[in-house]
Amino acid sequence: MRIGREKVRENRERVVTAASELFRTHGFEGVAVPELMKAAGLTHGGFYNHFASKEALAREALESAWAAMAQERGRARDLPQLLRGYLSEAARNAPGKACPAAALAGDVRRQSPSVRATFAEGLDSMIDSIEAALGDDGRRAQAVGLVARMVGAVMLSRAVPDDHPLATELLEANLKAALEELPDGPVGRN
Amino acid sequence: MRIGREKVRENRERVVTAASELFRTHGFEGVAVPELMKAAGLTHGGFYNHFASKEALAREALESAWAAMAQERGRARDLPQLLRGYLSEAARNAPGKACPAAALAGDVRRQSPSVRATFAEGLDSMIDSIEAALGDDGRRAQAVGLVARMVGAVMLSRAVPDDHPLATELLEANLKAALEELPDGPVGRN
DNA sequence: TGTACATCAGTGAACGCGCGTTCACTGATGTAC
DNA sequence: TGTACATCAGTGAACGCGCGTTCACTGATGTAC
Repeated sequence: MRIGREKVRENRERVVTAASELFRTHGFEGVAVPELMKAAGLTHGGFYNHFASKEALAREALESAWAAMAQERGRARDLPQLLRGYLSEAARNAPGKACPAAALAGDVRRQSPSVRATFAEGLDSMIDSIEAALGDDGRRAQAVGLVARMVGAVMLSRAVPDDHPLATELLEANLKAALEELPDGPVGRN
Repeated sequence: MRIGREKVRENRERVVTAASELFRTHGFEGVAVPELMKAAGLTHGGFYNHFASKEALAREALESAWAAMAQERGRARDLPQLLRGYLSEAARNAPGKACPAAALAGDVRRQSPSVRATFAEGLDSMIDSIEAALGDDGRRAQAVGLVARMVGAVMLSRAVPDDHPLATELLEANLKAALEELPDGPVGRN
């Protein structure tokens, strides 16, 4: 049956939001279209009324995840707080709600050029905002290094068995090292 | 038809070797059993004469990849040379021949406990050998940090489109930063 | 404002396809004597 | 050493299954008058 315009918009948005979290949790290939639609309270047949393909949704879901991540960066008081959140056990254990880079970097490599481009755009923004938080100039390389460290630490921590000593060690050692390499004084309103 | 004992051993090994490279290139779910067998010059029906399941092969292939990686670490003259190889464009563009951590960290999170344990074992060895190369003691945390940086940089560089500025920037900035944080003087015969 | 009809989001069965795995079969190798 | 037979690695057809996608259908909403 036909449905109101506002309801249509809301349904679409629910699919994108659900996909954003499910893709981060299970990977792009790890979630089927019917599952995605069910998570949004719909049946799978209507999927193609909203999206040209599963890949098109992947792109939108990734954009949505990056937007949510950017908002969260905005909420952080300063860089140390951001780092403590990023490299926390909580974030490690909730990939669906955390950074798309740490959740999907491995998958994105095998996705279409447009998905990879979307990924790169979000990553670039993340680097830019960390660079800005570090100080006025010459900090680009440091921001790039910080991001690699953060993503590597979280991805490896998640790969290892949950109760393996490395799971915690990776987060703690890298949080400490990251905090130590920050410039002195209060850094990074964001 | 029945085949000689030596030939059987050799066939099995060829499957593991092919799998080791193919899994790193396309991910565990990105390579089908028939493809794996074909790469070893066999047909898919005989697969279960050698392995209990695809997952069992995944475990063995991962072990094999880590062993190859450990051998390569042994060949490196010192830590700077190891880092230059690890963070090179060549390694970035040949995941099938490079570090299993950077190739599979994203996939391993969703694999069985035994695959994750195998991953952790290899990662632990990698950290140990880098720690040893750094100096005699108190360097464990630094080794953990270095590995996170290396894996993060390569994974992100691969995720981004091949011609994106970040692809090279991630490798270069992190190589520079890694080299700078090494202790002075010749480091790390390995 | 009220009526008549076209639109189209949502439903669920169905499609072709490739997956991991199983199976009956083949015939050279390994083994018992 | 030679013969008879059991073993078993390899083959390719076939299995059930879940995937992404398509389709005919439904009926409330949107639109034309």
